[in-house]
Amino acid sequence: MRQQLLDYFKRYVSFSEEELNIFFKYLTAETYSKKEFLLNEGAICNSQFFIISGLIRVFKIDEKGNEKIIHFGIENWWVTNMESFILKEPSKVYIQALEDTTVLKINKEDLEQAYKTIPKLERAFRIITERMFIAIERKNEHYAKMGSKERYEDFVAQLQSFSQRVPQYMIASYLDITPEYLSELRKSK
Amino acid sequence: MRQQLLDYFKRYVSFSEEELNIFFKYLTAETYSKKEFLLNEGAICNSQFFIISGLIRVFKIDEKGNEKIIHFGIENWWVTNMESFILKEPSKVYIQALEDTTVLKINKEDLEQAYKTIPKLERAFRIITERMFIAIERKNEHYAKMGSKERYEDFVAQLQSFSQRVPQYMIASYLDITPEYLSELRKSK
DNA sequence: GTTATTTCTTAAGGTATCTTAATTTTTAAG
DNA sequence: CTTAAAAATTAAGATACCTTAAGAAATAAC
Repeated sequence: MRQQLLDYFKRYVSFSEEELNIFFKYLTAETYSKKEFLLNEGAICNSQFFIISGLIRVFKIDEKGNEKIIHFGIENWWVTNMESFILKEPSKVYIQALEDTTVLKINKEDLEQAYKTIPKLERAFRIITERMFIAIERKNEHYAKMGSKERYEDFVAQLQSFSQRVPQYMIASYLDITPEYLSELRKSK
Repeated sequence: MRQQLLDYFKRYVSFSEEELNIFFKYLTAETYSKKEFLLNEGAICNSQFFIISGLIRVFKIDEKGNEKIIHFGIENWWVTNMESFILKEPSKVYIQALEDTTVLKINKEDLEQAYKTIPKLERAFRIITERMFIAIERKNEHYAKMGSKERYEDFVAQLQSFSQRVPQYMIASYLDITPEYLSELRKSK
């Protein structure tokens, strides 16, 4: 677990053993079982989660009472609700485990403290946030694509292995179409 | 101009006069006249731009040849194509001035260098990137809203002054509806 | 292994939004 | 001031996607 995080950070910055040790003290390992919530709507998101294993989704419930999946998270992704985390506003979204999931959790105050103790961490999270930004922009690009059929095909092509870990109706929600219509699309292929 | 950037950074970090001076040496002021391009599709985006005054749009051209506006940028916003800038890939988008626009520009190598010389800058850009992330997520939320009518009303409500600086058909593009249909929506109100 | 729960499919009818194309209005140019 | 170019509107017909509702298939629970 420690090794996994270390490997992850190595992509972006080189921490000393010492620095890693300090950082690790701020982290808590947590396990969520399938369907359990990491964050509820209305709560203030006080943590960032690094997914060690498992699968989560970030979703909201719209005015009509339908679930709308905003994104998925898998191993080696940081997940949070940035808006709530940074601005300390009540979250409009839920974060939920879709499989039994293990995360490393750091809360806001500890992260702020860690930034001071380990300046290099600023760099790491600057880069991580940039990558998150790119990921979200790429999703939006998909989104702008004509026709939900194309959108679905792209999704499966790019996230093949992963598309088998989540039910179709969640993919539909993520792609912003109804499960019924997604079923139609799949048939017509 | 210098003062403007200083005021902007003050929101997030406190730079010394000295640090500001150094950072300023890396920046170039540039002026683009209306319709001029800051970045073309296919080019690698090698800079980040801080908008001093004016108005820009980031857009792409889809398979059908239609413009699709991804976002607008105004005074005191950083603009770049993150995907191209970070990953050094050819840009899929255009960045264009919609009014005569003045920017402060920093290129990638200089920014990397500046991070080394002024560590606090890492912190500043970590925070800036977080804010950009939040902005993009908020847009997506809009997006998830039922009905384009609601979407349009929200847009006007939130960006009132600004919505008068851009033509309707660009707002339509931003909201992902046709100008004809937007016209319909406006009438029915 | 039988029952319950969750997920996926099918089909009919409805609606939001698009397409095309022509017309008007507004803004820019000479 | 006049003409050209850009932007906004209108309207009719087309279609992508939704809604509802019911039944089939798959997965989980007992």
